[in-house]
Amino acid sequence: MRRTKIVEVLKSEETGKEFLVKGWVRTRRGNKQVSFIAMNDGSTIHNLQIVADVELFGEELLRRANTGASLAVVGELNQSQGTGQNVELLAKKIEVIGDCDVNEYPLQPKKHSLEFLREKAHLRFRTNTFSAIARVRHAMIFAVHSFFSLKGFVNIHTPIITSSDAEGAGEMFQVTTLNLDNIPKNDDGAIDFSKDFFGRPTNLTVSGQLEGELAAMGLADIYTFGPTFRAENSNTTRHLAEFWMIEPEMAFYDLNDNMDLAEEFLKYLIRYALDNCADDLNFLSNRLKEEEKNKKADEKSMELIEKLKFVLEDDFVRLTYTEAIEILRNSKPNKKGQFKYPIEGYGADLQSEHERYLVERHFKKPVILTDYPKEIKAFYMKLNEENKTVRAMDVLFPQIGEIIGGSQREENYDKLVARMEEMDIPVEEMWWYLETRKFGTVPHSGFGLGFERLMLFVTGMGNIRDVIPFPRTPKNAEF
RNA sequence: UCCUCAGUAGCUCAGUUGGUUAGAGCGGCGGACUGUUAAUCCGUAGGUCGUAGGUUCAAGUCCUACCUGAGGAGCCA
Repeated sequence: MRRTKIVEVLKSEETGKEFLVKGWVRTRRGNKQVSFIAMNDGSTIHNLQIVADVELFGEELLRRANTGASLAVVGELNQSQGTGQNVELLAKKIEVIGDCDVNEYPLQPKKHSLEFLREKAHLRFRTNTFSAIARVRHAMIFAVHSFFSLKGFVNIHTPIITSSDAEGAGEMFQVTTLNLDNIPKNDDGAIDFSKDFFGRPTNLTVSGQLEGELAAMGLADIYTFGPTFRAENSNTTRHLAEFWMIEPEMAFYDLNDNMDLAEEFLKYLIRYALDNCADDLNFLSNRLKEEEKNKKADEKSMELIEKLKFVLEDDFVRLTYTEAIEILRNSKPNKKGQFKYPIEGYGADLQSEHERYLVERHFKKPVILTDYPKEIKAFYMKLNEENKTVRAMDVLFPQIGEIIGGSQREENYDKLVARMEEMDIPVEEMWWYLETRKFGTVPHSGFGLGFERLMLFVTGMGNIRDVIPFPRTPKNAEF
């Protein structure tokens, strides 16, 4: 007999028919006559209720069907007599595939804290919350590829090991095969990297953008979707040392085209989640309500599904950094001295509190900020005519802040070299990047979307460590 | 890295001003109950109070250092 997934069994209307299901026990209830086993196989948030006649199977076997154990059950699909479900499986055969010692198994049929489950990351796929997140994450991965594929973009695998340290996107993890107990040295005492695997210092990538630009200068529209590594000592709910980033890069796009694409992309992903993950989003919405039930009304977040729909309704607000500074300078919290970092004038980078004010209180919708001062942005961003600002854009979302960072790139060879020299970027090492500006250069743009930040928004989770299966953060690389 | 808070039973927590034998709920185990839904009811076992020092007649409680976790900030996606 072929196994049927629980999601299919629950949808089936063929009562009286026999099914074989396999999965893990969530809870068991009952009395001397009958046992009710709530079974889950990861195919859906919902459990299948197995009804087992105690006389038929014996107390000893049913005792083994406890929380955490894996079972194979053959049974007849019935209309449920109980009220919690439409159908249930009246068991004819029960096989315990793997026993589970409840005295050692850490997951109990009760609420666990997210912190506790983080320490049990190897088992947390068996919980409602994490299986829901995993399914939504899969749907979002699929939707990313679907969106770009529909638009004729080519997916590019950019290198994970890089020798360029010029990306300027943060601290890097060094990659080496040198024996750290006996590091080869030159005569002058410096490390002899010619003895290392690649014959030069190498690191894990902090961004695929530079290589993505090379691909776009031939394929026109490309995107990357790969792991990204930052060795920053960041301890926040929004940062990981290893995360997944989506970086489209488009030839012939200016900053406006870039913003249009970013907005369309985000809306497509959110629409996809609403259309395809209703059960899991409902569960996550209820989880969030439960978590926040003791918060004051004005501290509660918007209901999850309502929030997702809300983002789809309006155009994102677009304004320049200079305009944002004006709004902030004249804002109530600034005048009342409520900002920890008061806005005094043009030039400073915006702090989290400022971004949150703009998004959550002033506009109450996603905001795209553009044209930042060149001093606070990367070397590759295109200079505006006035020579003070660059064609950068940051997409700011409520709750999570910067979800996308992007720009139109500097395509003019001389201007780019000048900017690199100003910012102490090693021009010689970047010869390959610069050659794209020498040979048939074109205006082009791109952006980076932090996949886990998208996941935070879509799932309503508060900590980025809960939307990736195995989070890597400072002092934590277990599993 | 900085600031703040926390670490007590398998889990979530309480533990008053330092004072007798450290408590509860859930979970586990035993029992009761013809269909449960976080089942219910009765009973029961379970603790080196994060680690190491220190103060004190006396420390879960006070002090110091360290470890771990969380929240905020910075860096950013």
